[in-house]
Amino acid sequence: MTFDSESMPFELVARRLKALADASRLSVLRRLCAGEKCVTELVDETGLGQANVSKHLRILLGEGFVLTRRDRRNVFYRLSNGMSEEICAIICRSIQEKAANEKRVLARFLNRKPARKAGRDT
Amino acid sequence: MTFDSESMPFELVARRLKALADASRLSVLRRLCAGEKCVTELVDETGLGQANVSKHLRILLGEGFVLTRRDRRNVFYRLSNGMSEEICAIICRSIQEKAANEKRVLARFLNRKPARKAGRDT
DNA sequence: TCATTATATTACTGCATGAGTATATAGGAA
DNA sequence: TTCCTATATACTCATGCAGTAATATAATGA
Repeated sequence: MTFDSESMPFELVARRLKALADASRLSVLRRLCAGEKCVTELVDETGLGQANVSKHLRILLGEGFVLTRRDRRNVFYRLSNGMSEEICAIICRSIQEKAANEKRVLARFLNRKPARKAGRDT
Repeated sequence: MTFDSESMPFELVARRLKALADASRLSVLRRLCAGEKCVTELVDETGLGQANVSKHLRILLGEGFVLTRRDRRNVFYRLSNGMSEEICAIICRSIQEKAANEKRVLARFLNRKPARKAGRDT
């Protein structure tokens, strides 16, 4: 961590990204795309442990990805805005592009004529 | 990691986000916004150790955020597309919105008349 | 009050990962 | 070759964090 004064912003951004960069939390967020849900519902739907879900939700809450509302015994969580969906969409698109590209490269490799001398693969 | 068959996509997305979710790597990416740079330049500009920068670059390369080109003794890295900038922009915007919102709340709190009975703050 | 349900927190464990140092590899010049 | 520069990798250490189990807190009803 050898940064100067401007380090703080990067740390802030990184912290927010870290909150998103976890498969369990992405799974939780994905369920919340369908609408608000209480903790128990999320536990059931994701198959994660209750304590686990609770902690993940606290992280998502702390970084502003979700909002809460208590209704009697239940605490309902919902997406606070489209931020997480937006970011995931960008990532997914890039993953698909990469896959498509690799597929093209592979196809070109498989369809080419046998090398006349030796080919430069290894 | 108690996921079913659909876990893989989340893991993929999380891995890509993790690659971005580090202050040092964000710092590197930020420098690359100005154009391609070789490792030594990035070491000088970021103040990070050489091995450190090299490792971070490999991670960014592996997740498709940067591309490389060798020119004689130097290996130049450049952004592969606008993905990282796009995502950082979203995050930064949300951080600014949050800050602005907190500022508004604080201002409203400081400017209000003294409570008549008690107020509901704690 | 006590019991029950829902959620949060704590303590613990194991694994992943970032930083630093040293070393290895690659590319080029003498 | 030998030397030098540029980059990558291996190794070690320490910290962080995800998962789980147990416990604590909160809200409600009997």
